[in-house]
Amino acid sequence: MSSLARALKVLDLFGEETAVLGADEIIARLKYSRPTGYRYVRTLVGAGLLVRARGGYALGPRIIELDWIIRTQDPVLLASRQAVRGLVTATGCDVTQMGLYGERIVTIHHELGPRPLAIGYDRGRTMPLFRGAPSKAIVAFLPRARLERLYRRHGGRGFARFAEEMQAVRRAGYAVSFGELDVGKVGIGAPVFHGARVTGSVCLVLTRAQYDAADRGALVERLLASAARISEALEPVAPEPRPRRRMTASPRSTPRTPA
Amino acid sequence: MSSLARALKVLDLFGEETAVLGADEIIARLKYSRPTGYRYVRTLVGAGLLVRARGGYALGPRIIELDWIIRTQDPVLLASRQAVRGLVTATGCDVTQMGLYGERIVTIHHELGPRPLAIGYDRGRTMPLFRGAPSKAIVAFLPRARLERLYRRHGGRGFARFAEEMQAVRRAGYAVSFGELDVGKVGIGAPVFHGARVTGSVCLVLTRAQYDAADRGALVERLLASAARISEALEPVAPEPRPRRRMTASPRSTPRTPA
DNA sequence: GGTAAAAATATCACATTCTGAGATTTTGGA
DNA sequence: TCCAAAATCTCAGAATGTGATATTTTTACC
Repeated sequence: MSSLARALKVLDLFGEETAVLGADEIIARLKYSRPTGYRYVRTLVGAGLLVRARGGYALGPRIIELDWIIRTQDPVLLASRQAVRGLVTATGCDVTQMGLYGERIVTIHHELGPRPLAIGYDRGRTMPLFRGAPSKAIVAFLPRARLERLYRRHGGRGFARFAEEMQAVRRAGYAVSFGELDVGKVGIGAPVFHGARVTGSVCLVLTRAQYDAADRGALVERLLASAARISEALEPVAPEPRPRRRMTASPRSTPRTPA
Repeated sequence: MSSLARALKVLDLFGEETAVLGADEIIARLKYSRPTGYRYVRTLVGAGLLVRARGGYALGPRIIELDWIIRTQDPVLLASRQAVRGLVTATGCDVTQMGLYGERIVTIHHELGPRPLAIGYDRGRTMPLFRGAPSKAIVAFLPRARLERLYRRHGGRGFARFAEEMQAVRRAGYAVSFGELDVGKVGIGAPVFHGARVTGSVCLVLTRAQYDAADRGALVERLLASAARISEALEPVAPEPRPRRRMTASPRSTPRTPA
């Protein structure tokens, strides 16, 4: 394992319950020598990925900045703002958006409805890959081979059965789940495409009672329309003919405030 | 420069206008050899800090997750939610919160008022250190020595004059700025303390017209009360007595997986 | 303001691990 | 199916990372 990978493991020590870690604890957990541990930490602090905090080190401001960069440029978020707001108004439900990143499905936005549900769908939440409408609405539309690979790596047994369920979702064009993520809640998820491939999903979240009382057909229709609208807004992709010759990058480097 | 630092420079290439970078461009900009560039990128992708995207690489999902970790545990955000909401209701202004991280001041939250101002105060925005009420409300309360060091490193000339201004802010207990960040806007910032040290600020943002029409005394009073309330909620810090003896690390030497 | 403990860095010999030019394989779009 | 671009492999040389201990800097408390 490269020293870079070892150093980046430090970031993995931070978690839902672990905002601050002492240097000694980092060193102990990763079994690094004292100078090495401090060297890694120092470099990460230098890059802003960590900060010194009371009692040790915490995740740093660069992460907040980088998330801002992603957020402000994410084509899905940019293309979907209006559609999502409209969806909330039309349905009265909470709307969530998930993105597929490599082999992870992460919540990228949660637009609160008029009666927000007390559910932790914040941006940054990682979703189970094969459970819940948001994820199913994504993975169902992956190419067969890729789905199988993904499932075997993360899901485990019984792929045939799961593949059937996903085929049903694909035929329907959307996924519904009852209490798979939160008891008493219903999720309806629709895929978002970028060009020909799924890149995420848009989902309605509502209580079981709301679901039973609602005009479900209209709900689904609305959702699918919004998802389609988002996908269309994303369409303008790579219309540029591939350049024959590689362009030489301009030589000046990114200016940055000196440390 | 360590290889770790070199690899992390890749992250600095992404910016406000640069969501996706081709491998060749990364290599060209950083002047790395092809295998080295790809090695770095591969490792960063492995850590989730980058993802493969159409046309190259983009910032990865791990960043979104890490920001979530910061967001959900940030003691300031946790302690201030109520106070900030109250402040918005009471004043009708937008409220922003900034945090001091090492030598950076970063926006950590923007609570929209009833008539949201069209201003980019999103979480993740880095603020100039010595301009605008939010930053002044922070740096004015730094220990003298630290302020001077910070100023000379990032601010430049005329420290004496600046120090005087900051002293005035310190005496007043809050900072006001007129159009220093956005023309036509007024900012009023109050410091937030964690224990004895400044860790951030809470700020009201309003238009010049609103400011002129407002009961400014009441506005400031409200703001200071909220800032104090947040600081108090943060108080419970390190009540644990320091252990007398350092714990001995387990003596077995570092086992390491052979390559 | 001064003091002691803890946190963080410096030192330096050694060898692990990183580097880079070119060839090679894999990917993905028509 | 094919082709071009993207990404990885190989391997010798050497730069760079490593770790035990000593030293400096910071922090917190009086």
